[in-house]
Amino acid sequence: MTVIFSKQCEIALQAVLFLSIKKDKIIYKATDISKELKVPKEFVSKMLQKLTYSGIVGSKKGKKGGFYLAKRPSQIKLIDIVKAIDGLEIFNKCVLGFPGCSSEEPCPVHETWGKIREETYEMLSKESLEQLKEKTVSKLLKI
Amino acid sequence: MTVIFSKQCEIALQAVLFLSIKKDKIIYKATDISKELKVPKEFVSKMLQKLTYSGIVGSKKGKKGGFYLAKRPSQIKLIDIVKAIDGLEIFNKCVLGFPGCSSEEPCPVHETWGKIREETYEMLSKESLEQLKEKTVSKLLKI
DNA sequence: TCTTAAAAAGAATTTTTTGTCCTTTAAAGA
DNA sequence: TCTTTAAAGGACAAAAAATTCTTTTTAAGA
Repeated sequence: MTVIFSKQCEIALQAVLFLSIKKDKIIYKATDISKELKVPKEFVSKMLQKLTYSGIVGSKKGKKGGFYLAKRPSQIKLIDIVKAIDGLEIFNKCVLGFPGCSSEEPCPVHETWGKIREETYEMLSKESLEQLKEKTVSKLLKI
Repeated sequence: MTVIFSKQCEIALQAVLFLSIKKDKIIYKATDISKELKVPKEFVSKMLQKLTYSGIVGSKKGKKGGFYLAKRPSQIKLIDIVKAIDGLEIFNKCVLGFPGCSSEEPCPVHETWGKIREETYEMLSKESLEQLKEKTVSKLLKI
């Protein structure tokens, strides 16, 4: 089981972080990214394709083709990737799964979860890839 | 998609909350609980069976049989149900899915998520069903 | 004791998610 | 122009999760 994001979303986030620590618009092919992330090439490219529709990454076909960030790292937030892959549904649903959970008819942890949810949203939307860069490098240094 | 718990875990949590607002050791059959929670009887009873192995609920077969809390509401925390159904894995895994994420080799949101994770754990372990009772009643009043 | 009602157990099915493969399209460069 | 390489896209396979069905066991009470 994953923590909160789907496996697909995790891979998408990892792939974008990978691209964010590289120089602007340098192209990486799916094979290279997949090796680094240790997941199947097809899976990575599927995710990067989805992010291409969303305009977050760009792609180039053919020899010397691959993927690159379509925007500046300062213009991309992790929440953009989450939005593109999993959607923002999790930020609107009851953590205990109760239908119709709201401030009028709250579940027992409604308020507490509301705060945690906001912190989570903030974690994903406060800093851009640019600002996360240092922290990312320390994780993905090896390449 | 669910927020953080599996569907099974959500149902288990809801079922236990249902039982917690009733009088001690009063028996409810799966059918009644399933009607209230608006999910199939078989699904509810599967979950309650799992919680029976864990000693959180008790069960009685045959006519007038059903399920009841095996401990006092003051002795049960939501985290116990999560532990029994989904396990505590989510409290030990990288939210971005990076393998080997740790304070030595942190992902870009490692620290922030660490705090959020703790708050989440606390939300589930601080108050007992006894203490949550009021809040639960306001949600599950109708019965 | 017999009938009925309910959980327990496990098998079977369906749905969703994840992962693979194959064909098409596009670009680079010889 | 031809060959090679890579993404795009679709179809499919495998695995996991959710849901349903069937049978067995147990207890209540007539």
